[in-house]
Amino acid sequence: MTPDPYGVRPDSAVRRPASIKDVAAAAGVSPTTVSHVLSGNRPVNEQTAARVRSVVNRLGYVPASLARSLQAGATSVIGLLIPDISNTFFAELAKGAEDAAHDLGYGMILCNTEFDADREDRYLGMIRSRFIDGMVYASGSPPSRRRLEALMGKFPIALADEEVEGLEGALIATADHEAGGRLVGEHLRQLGHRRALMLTGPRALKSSVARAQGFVRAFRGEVVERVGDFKEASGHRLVARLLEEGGLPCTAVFAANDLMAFGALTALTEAGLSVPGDVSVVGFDDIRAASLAHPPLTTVHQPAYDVGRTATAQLLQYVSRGEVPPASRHTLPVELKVRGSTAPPAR
Amino acid sequence: MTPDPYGVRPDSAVRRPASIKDVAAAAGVSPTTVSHVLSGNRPVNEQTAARVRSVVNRLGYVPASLARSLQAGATSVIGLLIPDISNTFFAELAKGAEDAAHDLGYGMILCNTEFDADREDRYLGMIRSRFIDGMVYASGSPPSRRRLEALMGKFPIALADEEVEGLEGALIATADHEAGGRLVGEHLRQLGHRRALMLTGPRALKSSVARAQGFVRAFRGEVVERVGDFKEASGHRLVARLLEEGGLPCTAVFAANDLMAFGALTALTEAGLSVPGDVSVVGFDDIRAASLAHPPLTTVHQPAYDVGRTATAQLLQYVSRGEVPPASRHTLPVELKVRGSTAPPAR
DNA sequence: ACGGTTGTGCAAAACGTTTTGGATGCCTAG
DNA sequence: CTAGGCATCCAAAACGTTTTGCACAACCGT
Repeated sequence: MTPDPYGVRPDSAVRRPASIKDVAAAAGVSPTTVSHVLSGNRPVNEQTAARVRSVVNRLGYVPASLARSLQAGATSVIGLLIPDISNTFFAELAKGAEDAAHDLGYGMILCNTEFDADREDRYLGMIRSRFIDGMVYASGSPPSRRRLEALMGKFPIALADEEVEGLEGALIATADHEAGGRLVGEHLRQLGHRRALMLTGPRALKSSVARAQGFVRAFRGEVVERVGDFKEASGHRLVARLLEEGGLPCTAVFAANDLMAFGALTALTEAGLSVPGDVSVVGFDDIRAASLAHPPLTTVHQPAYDVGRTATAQLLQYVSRGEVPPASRHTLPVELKVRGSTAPPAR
Repeated sequence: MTPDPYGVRPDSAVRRPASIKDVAAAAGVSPTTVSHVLSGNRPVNEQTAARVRSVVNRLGYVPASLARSLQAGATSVIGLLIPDISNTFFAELAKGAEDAAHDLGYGMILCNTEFDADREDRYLGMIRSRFIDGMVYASGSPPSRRRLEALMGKFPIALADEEVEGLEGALIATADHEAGGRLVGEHLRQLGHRRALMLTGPRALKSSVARAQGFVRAFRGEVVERVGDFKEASGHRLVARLLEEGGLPCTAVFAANDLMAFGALTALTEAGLSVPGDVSVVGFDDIRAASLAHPPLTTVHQPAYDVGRTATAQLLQYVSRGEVPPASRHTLPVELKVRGSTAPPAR
């Protein structure tokens, strides 16, 4: 139907990249043959193949991955949905995810939502329009169950550091928050502490609750709880208020994340108390600043990298096979980093 | 040629997503009409349009963006090439880039290279295979000029925080490193310091050299230079060695980045010197830990977010127009953050 | 001379869109 | 009665690949 189907078009004004047809025409073969030479999918006569390869080099031909993906029905690209890449936890997680994707030849689109639901929706649209083969979901907040349920099952999605109860058929990778709390509890108990202040995160976050539960169980002492919001200011405020109200009811403070721990530390120092001389302080996360602070902070190292890597590996395992994923959950180990902010209590 | 061109296929075992043909068939129109209804590209009779829309909803039809991109000749996706997303500087930069891309309806593929040349090459391949419409390049090391030259001019590339001399037609966004050094010089001079130790980064990095030059020019005092490698250990080592060799020849230390400043700070403290009582310390970058450290570090805030955002905006401005970009360079302002690690010199 | 195998390469369909040039029918103005 | 305009829709080409069935020739052993 088309005239001169594989012929070279007359020079056009705008230089368009060489296509497989151009290569075929210049080498005097059909596009089929070129494809086979490049993919090795079927044997081709060595002389012909050499001729094709030489033309490929001369024209600088690179196959259009779009067309390839269209034909293949998959793009070899996945998405990573997180709230804030400038948060070191998610940056580490992203690094792990990217590594896993790269290992299997996948690209990864960064979907930074800023906790914005519209933005999240727009990114989830990429999976419905099949521009990405799957999504690693780490929204950082109690995820909207409805939104997820509409997608999971129909599309490949893996949850990283998210808890969605009662969701069947889910791929989940998460840190062992409960064990983290337990480690801190044991550490403080062994040092001789018997009364502690626990600064928790929001009650709605399962990870935060798990940290507190683990701690209380292992510490087996008197624990006063105060609810914070994971920000430095809240740690400062909660501790400062207790100090005003007549002194700390404890010899140790366990904050559910490092930022609140820093806030607590500042408040203590301002009140003339020394850390760890008068009070021990423990955080959670092991962010970069933890080891740089003075004193360096005893804290629980979260395997953010491994969480990202594991969730992505799980996702890709099924994406690449095109199967429907059975439910599976990976709980990754945490590690207590004992540094300078903890010591036996003063008598 | 094809029998029953728009007919619905008999039920197949595997449920494939609805295509525009399925919608057309179910609505009793041609795919052309469906396309026009959805895009508004040409007027369609309102009754027909309503019918089509209802079918679209019923079937849950979402256009395949791959096919759309193939036809359009562009994917609305760009790449961001950086060495290490877990470095807060690049994380901030990535955030700015992602914001800019999202604003213009573009997706962004995260290309984390880990300083690995092969990995970088593989990612650059995405642009040659036209899977991405452009690339924001922030390799974090003196970039291989050859590799870049082969691509720039042929493909849309913008440089973020990179210097490539003599490269024509380049889009560049970078922080004003020279001004940053100058600000530190003026600050220390005003405090009364006359003798300073400067810990520089690698000589091969233009940004590092610019910081030192700006400092030396503005300080107008005696400056001892030592070359480090931007890592904490090197700051510690260089200062510790000077202390052993008979004391510091200065009242202030300017490190070309915050990590080295922390190293210096630790070395000073270990030697029994107080900061800023005996020696003032200044860093560069304003990483998260800078404000959390004790004492909080005086440093130069780098507009990492703006660098990423500006480079990406520049790139997209031209990508979306399909024009060849003329050279343009944006030098973004830095800001001196005066904190607790600087004070007038002791007499 | 014949059926079978092997090596080689091509045609055509398929992936799912958008775009463009008509075709059709109807209405209106001359 | 006709030329033109308008509203509505469709057919077919195009984007650039991969895949599959087939054609053709050459060679083999019988």
